[in-house]
Amino acid sequence: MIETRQIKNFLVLAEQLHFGKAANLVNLTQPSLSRQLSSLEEQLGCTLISRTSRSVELTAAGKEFQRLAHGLILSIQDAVRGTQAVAQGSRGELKVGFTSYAAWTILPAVSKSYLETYPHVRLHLHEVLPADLTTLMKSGEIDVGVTVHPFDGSLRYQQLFSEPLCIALPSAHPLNQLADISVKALEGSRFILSRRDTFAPLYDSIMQACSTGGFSPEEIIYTNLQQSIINLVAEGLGVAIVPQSMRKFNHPGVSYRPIESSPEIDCGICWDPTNQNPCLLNLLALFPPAA
Amino acid sequence: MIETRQIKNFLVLAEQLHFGKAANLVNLTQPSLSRQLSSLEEQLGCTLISRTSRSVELTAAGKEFQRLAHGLILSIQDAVRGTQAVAQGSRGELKVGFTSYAAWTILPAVSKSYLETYPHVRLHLHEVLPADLTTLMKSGEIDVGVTVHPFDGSLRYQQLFSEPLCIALPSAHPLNQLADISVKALEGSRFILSRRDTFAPLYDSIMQACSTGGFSPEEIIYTNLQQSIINLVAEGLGVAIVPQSMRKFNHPGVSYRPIESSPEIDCGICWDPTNQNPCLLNLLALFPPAA
DNA sequence: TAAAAATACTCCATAGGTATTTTAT
DNA sequence: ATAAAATACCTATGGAGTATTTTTA
Repeated sequence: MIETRQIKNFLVLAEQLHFGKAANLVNLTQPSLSRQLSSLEEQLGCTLISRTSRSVELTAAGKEFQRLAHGLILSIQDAVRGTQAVAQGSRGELKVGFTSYAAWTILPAVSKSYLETYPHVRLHLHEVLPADLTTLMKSGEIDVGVTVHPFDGSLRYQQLFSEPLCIALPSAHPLNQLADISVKALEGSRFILSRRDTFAPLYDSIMQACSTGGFSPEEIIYTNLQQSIINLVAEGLGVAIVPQSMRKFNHPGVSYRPIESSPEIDCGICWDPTNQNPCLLNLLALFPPAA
Repeated sequence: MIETRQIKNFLVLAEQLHFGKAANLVNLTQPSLSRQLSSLEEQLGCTLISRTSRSVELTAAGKEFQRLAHGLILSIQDAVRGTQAVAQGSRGELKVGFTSYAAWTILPAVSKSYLETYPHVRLHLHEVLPADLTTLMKSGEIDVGVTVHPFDGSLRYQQLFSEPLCIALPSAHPLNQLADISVKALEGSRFILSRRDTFAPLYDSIMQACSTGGFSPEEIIYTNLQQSIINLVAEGLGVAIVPQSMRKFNHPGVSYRPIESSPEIDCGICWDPTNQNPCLLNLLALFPPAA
């Protein structure tokens, strides 16, 4: 087998065209370098350098091998640097699973801040259902979830953001005449809700807010996208309780009102602590626990 | 320095994901392979394989290095094969200097026959003056001359072809009435000739033919291209003695007549015997001395 | 004759082997 | 308890050094 040491020393020799000088440069003695070249030539089955005691010059094959060997050494150096870059997470791939709530809230900021520090990492962003997150993470299809708390003991979760809920009313709704509205005022109104199985933490918080107000919604329309909820409210089909960040949609047919001591809904990142993907570790280092 | 042995063994290990099995495949023992990998990882400064007594798996850096290392091994094999191909002359470059006389005669056949056997060699064909041939060959700008005898003691020459001269007459010339013409009949005619310094062997042969006929040309028009000589003969400006191969131009205004026991003009290849270009050696082997 | 590569031999560093320990399931 | 990797220690091969010979201009 041809060893890189032989290749490197050949390149110096091909440059110097003098065994003694080349041997000095690579910290060998002339006889050692002489034998090393012979061994290389024997392995290749051809002469690379035609030499007498008075002249040392490359053969045609020697010139070709010099050209190719130079490329080889560069490739090896590139491979070393490439591998180190992946080990440090400055290159590589990070598969991100996010829920739609994350997409409205922290996903843009998290992605932007990560890519500012690690611009050469390829991010794969997959929108997933909260219910699928654990499975996808265990099977290695995603490295990190940007989502509400996954409630899975084998995953870790780091909260990055939380916000209160607020009331979403049609602009034309009679309650809009009042300066202050409590949740209790919504009793008996038709509620627009997403089903518990699409977004349990939000559903539970809404129910909690209602029960604090002393009632539970009776007339309900279910729809599974938050954007649809806002549209249905705008059409006057009912009222809703939504995360405050929904206000950014700024729909002209909808008014938002704060909820006193509202339950909070939170969002963050979750990951499998046994996943050693350096890109994941770097992401986690960017968002360290408050502790 | 990372050695190819380490790279190859890593690839087997990355494939097997089992130190014992991989060690067997590469004729090592498990502890040796274990240490060899540690050494590789130390040189790279990162872990390639995360391992416990129960599981062996590639890290992200390990997968990247596997990908890159695979390419490296292929590149090394390519370099070996490429170098061997150049050494055997099946790839490479052959710089050919040819004179115009060779271009009308043997150059096409020589090139074709060489390229049939060595299709991957890059031929560089340069038209040169016979006078420049020796200099260009000594300076390495051409490897082989396709030409008349160079008369240079440090070069070798292998004749491949020879032909007699013939008389070229304007079709309208009075001598054309006769069935047989001897060179002597041309005495007193105006001769179209190229100067001795452009093509000495031809010039000398023509003079020899005339002196055999018992005269030497008096009225002379000099022009240095054989094609021009034919054109001038066709216009009736004079007669010429040309190599028989000029008949292939088949100019309607020119008749050709044989010359009895004409001197021959020859053509072949010449080369510097110290030039070891494998492509040259292969060419010479295709045209061995008649001996 | 002199400069430089090749050869002969000697030696030692390090790659590799053997025996054993550690580790994780 | 067992399978497999790591470690400790020993061995030996082959790469490297020193001294010398050969070669060629």
